[in-house]
Amino acid sequence: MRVLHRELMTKQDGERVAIAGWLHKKRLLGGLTFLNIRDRSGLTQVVVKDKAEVEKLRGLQVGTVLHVEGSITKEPRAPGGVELHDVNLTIIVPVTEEPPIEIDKPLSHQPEHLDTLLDNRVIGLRNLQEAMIFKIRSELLRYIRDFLYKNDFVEINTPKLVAGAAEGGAEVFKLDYFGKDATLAQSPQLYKQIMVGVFERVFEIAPAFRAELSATTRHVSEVTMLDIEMGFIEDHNEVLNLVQALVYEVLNRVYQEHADELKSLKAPVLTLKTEFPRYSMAQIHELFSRETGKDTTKELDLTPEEEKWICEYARTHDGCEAIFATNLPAAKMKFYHMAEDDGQTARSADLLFRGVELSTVPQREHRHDNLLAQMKKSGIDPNSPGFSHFVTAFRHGLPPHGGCGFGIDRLTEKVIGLNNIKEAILFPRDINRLTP
RNA sequence: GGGCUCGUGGUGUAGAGGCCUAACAUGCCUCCCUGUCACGGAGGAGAUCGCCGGUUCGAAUCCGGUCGAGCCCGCCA
Repeated sequence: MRVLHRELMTKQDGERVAIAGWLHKKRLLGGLTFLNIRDRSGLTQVVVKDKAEVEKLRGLQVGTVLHVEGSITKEPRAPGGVELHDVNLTIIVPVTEEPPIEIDKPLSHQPEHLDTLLDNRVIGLRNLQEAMIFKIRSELLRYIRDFLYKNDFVEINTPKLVAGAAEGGAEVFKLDYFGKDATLAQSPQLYKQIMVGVFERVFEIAPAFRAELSATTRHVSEVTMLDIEMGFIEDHNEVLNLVQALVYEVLNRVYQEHADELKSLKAPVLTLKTEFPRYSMAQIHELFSRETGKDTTKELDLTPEEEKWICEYARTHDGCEAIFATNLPAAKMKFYHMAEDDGQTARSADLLFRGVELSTVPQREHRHDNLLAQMKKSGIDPNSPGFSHFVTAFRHGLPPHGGCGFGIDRLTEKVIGLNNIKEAILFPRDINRLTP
């Protein structure tokens, strides 16, 4: 019976156990050899004194898959306080090829080394620090699901092969679909709104595909999005409050339950309040101009510099590094968003965290005739294959609703304090990278 | 798509016209080492300096092109 690393402390001193895992590190000190064996729960230190056993590993590299039988030895000098002695090694998969990248010490995350990091991803992810990033990402997803289930949301899966673009704006990937034109979904937007007519509250965690020719630290062509949509809202505020509660809970949990890991990854200290400061877009432009002396008020949207600045401003002035930028200009709004009654701004807010936009949180236009008018204005044919089913749902009754789309990659990146979205993605896809 | 910067053993760097037959660290191989945990010590293998062309008596080094990468901007989430 295979015992996991994490279970070793519960065993009796001297008990014979068997572990299995990968050779992670080998230190030969002459008459004494230390092995680190990696399994899914951590590294186990194995002490080998028998020369014949050490010989079994001659020529074998890190990554060799091993079965190790040995005696539990409580030992304060061992990492974790326990190690295996008097061992019998069995090689399950011998590895003779030298690893392309070293995995027993932290890998460089310097921007100029990103290519090496990603080219050698297959092996580099075995580095404990790298794996930790993705363990935390997994936990973030778990906390998100916990929160949403608790709040009566249903998880859905919508098609990623679609007939038309879901949103204006972002470029889509076009492909041949049995002789017809199709695109890869850039958002589950239309489907999740349709599903409000079924479950009221729905969410999806899935890839979205963007064909933007963007080369920045914030963009990739395949992103993992958390999409949320909720019906029967009293007002836009209700959506903002839900997103706020979600973010607050998820961030607090990860900082509580993974304090040690976040510390070892050098994540910044979390500065958060239950109520996120809300600044209108106009206020941010004004504050930014006044405090920095730079004039960006003619910009409709926030510049990346302003996004960074306002988050830092809110962190020091309001004690909260997540903020809502509210009253987005109507000129920038999508056809399915709801305009404020004055027509100048949209009922929409950007959630900013640590200098980047994590999410846009709008109320939707649920009134059929208004929606058609806005589609027309955006040059969208409501009878086209990509949109006719969407409009059908409205004809048959959709309540006032709102929601958001959330970049999980950016969230992971920012929680850990990484510098590039690609560091938070196992196998990122960008304008130049399709492998590994 | 625009601008700026960078390409040297597997990995990370040094070298900035001749001292380069390319140095250092790490990894790998051989040997020594009984408490390592970035183990230590001795020795060894491994790079036609991204690629093509040019300048020069001489190019890793200067110039042009090309390919690749990074960052910023735009676009976007």
